[in-house]
Amino acid sequence: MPRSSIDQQAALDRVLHLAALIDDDMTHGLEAMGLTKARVGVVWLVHQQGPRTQRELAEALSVSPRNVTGLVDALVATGFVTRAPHPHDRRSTLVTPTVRGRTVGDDLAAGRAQFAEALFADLSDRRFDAIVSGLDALLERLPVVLAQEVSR
Amino acid sequence: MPRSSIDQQAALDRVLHLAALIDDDMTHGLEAMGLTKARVGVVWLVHQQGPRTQRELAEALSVSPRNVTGLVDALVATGFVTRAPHPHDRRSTLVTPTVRGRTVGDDLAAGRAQFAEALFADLSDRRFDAIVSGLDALLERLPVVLAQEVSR
DNA sequence: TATTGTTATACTCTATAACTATA
DNA sequence: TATAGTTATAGAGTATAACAATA
Repeated sequence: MPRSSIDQQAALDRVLHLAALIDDDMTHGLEAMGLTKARVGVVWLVHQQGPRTQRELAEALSVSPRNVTGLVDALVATGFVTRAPHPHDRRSTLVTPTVRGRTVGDDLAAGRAQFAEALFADLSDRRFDAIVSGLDALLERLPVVLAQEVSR
Repeated sequence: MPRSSIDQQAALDRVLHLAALIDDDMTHGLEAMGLTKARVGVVWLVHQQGPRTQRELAEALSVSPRNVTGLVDALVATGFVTRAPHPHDRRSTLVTPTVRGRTVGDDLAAGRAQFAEALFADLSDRRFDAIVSGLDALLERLPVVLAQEVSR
């Protein structure tokens, strides 16, 4: 007997539910650190890739340059990053993590690792592999699915 | 050889990436209908469960009553719902879908079904079952993981 | 006295357009 | 002339606190 449409919708709900739970947890965890999701995107980028211009950050975050100005303003005010002059272009500023920003970046990386560990550690290798290849299958199919949506 | 921490982090990234892609698509789709994610939550609830008081909506959406006032204001202005008097309690208003609201609710339900179909249809039953039971395993474990986070 | 929804106020994220300084 | 970032303005979502009407 083929699986029903209902089963597939329930599976989609599971994906969305899982994502919502993780998202909520992430939001609350960041709040405890005095950060928001939007701001932490900036901190994470300059932590992982080193100092970046606001233009580069806007590009990487798919957000307007004006928005980056606001996010960086807030992060400077709360001590997570600083604006440093660009060595070769006086129009640009290099957003650079402070000690506090670097600490947060390290904590985020560690938290991410711990979270993944806690989430997956108890699963058998067989099941883990099944999940990963399942997710890969979904991610491969998704662009096609979304393109169909657009053309609808 | 046991799987590495890196593998597990990559798996977590896949979950988050999948969720982000679906979320983006949903946001753009709603925008095309003149709705936002926050507002559609209201429309979806009154479509699925029938007219509800704002208090009930605030509760169901985990959002402040004040916020519901704003969302309903916007939905009334754009013609998706109306405020009707509550038959037994003159303090309350029943948020009720208009014809347009009901149409959107039907479309959302249909879109959700189509999306699930497109996403999962090509997968073998065996792989589909593996994904579902994998997701179940993650969802079962997640509250425990999150509780650990809180106590950290 | 308790509850429902609103007004008042404020903060965050987001965008576009116009402007300044620099390239 | 083009680019980097800011000021100006606006809209959406969110919250708390004070208040009115009703229960």
